[in-house]
Amino acid sequence: MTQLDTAAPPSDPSDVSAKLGRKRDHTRDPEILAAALEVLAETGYDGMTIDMVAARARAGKATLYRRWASKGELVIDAVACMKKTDLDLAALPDTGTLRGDLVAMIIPHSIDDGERKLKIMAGLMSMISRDPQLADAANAAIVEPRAEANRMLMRRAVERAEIPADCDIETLSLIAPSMAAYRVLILRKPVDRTFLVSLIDGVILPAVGLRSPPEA
Amino acid sequence: MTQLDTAAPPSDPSDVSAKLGRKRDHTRDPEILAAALEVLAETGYDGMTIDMVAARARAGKATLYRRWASKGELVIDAVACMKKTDLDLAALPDTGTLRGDLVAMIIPHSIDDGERKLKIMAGLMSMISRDPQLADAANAAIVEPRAEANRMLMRRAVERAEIPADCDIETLSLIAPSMAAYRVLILRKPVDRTFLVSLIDGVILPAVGLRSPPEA
DNA sequence: TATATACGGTACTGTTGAGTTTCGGATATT
DNA sequence: AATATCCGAAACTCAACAGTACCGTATATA
Repeated sequence: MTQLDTAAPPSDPSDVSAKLGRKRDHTRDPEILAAALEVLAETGYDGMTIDMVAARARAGKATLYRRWASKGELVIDAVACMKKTDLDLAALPDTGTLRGDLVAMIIPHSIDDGERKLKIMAGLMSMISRDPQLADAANAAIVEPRAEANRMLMRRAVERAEIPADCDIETLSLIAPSMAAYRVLILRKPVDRTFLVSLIDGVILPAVGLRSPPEA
Repeated sequence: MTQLDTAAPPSDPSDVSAKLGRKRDHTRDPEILAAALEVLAETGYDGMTIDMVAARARAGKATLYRRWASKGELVIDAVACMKKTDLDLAALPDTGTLRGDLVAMIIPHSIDDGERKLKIMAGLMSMISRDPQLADAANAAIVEPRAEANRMLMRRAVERAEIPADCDIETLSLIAPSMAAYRVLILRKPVDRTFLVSLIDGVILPAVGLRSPPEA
């Protein structure tokens, strides 16, 4: 969190301005950040105004500026906080085959969540290409979780000798995220089950030497 | 071109307002559009101002507004005009093998041009995700030319029975463009020869059943 | 030569939005 | 109770920018 925090406990008793008064209601932080993400997905960074975010969160503008120094810092925090609500940790599918695992990851919630995050990324894109910090934050929050899941599944497939050990797992794990981004943002077509399965059966599995799907 | 064109020849002789006066210097159009693309790549759509473009093109602001009705139309035209200066038509490499053709397409000019176009795309991204017309223009000018070249090379490989006819050429031809976009814009790593060759040898060729590169 | 338009440049207008301030009311400490 | 800070809401300041108008000059037609 980047916020200003007027709240450091006063070790110096002459600093009287620290314990008095109404406490800041930090339970509102997530609501505000969620509102920021909504606006971001709808209008992009430049289209987003602080008033929109405040209105959506039913908060006052001053409340936002008490917590974040600028629009930019609010957005950085909002992007970073996406990471937390993301993918389940090591509760990945384990069906015994790589194809089974990859297909098992295709669930409606994951698809919708992914499309929403890609829209947010699109709204941040022009900033991202000029701010490395934001680029890293967006990558960590949006692409990396998916890529890491794919990496894990492929490493397990290597361990059980289902696929060769010299596969370029790093690259292969990024295929689905990259292609999904292009499909949603430029082609404006849905990333549906059909598309993802054809990616698995037509690209990823053939690329690791698994010629045909186990089931017809 | 979207510009206003006060230049329709007057079939009606009562319309005296068409033949007189200094002619518009249309040789400046490409210079202005090129300046717009430069600014677009550097600052993005929202960061770009008409004054920046005019200054870069050594033109007056009024000159731009005489030719395009708004900032938006100027940008649409600029993006569309990228398409023309793009890839050579059917002067594609023909080395006899798919790998040879794909590798032959990796030339420095193509790489630099590609990176520049991706930066422009990034600057337009938030607009693109809300304006289908712009999304189509950007796709046609930036991604499609590359994808079409890949498609062509793969179709030829099918014809000479180098790869199976049931490959998903449509998807495979989009792998390199998509991955390059992710690499440049989010990872901020160079799309160099090493990366592209590893994509060819580690993903595309294995995916079409060509296990190892012809030369070690 | 007279007229009409384009040119580059500059000044202007109007709007929008980031950030600040102020308000009445709520909630905390002392 | 007194005080200090929070809250949502609204008014405000200030800078940036799209778009327009005008300048003196250049270049075309008639």
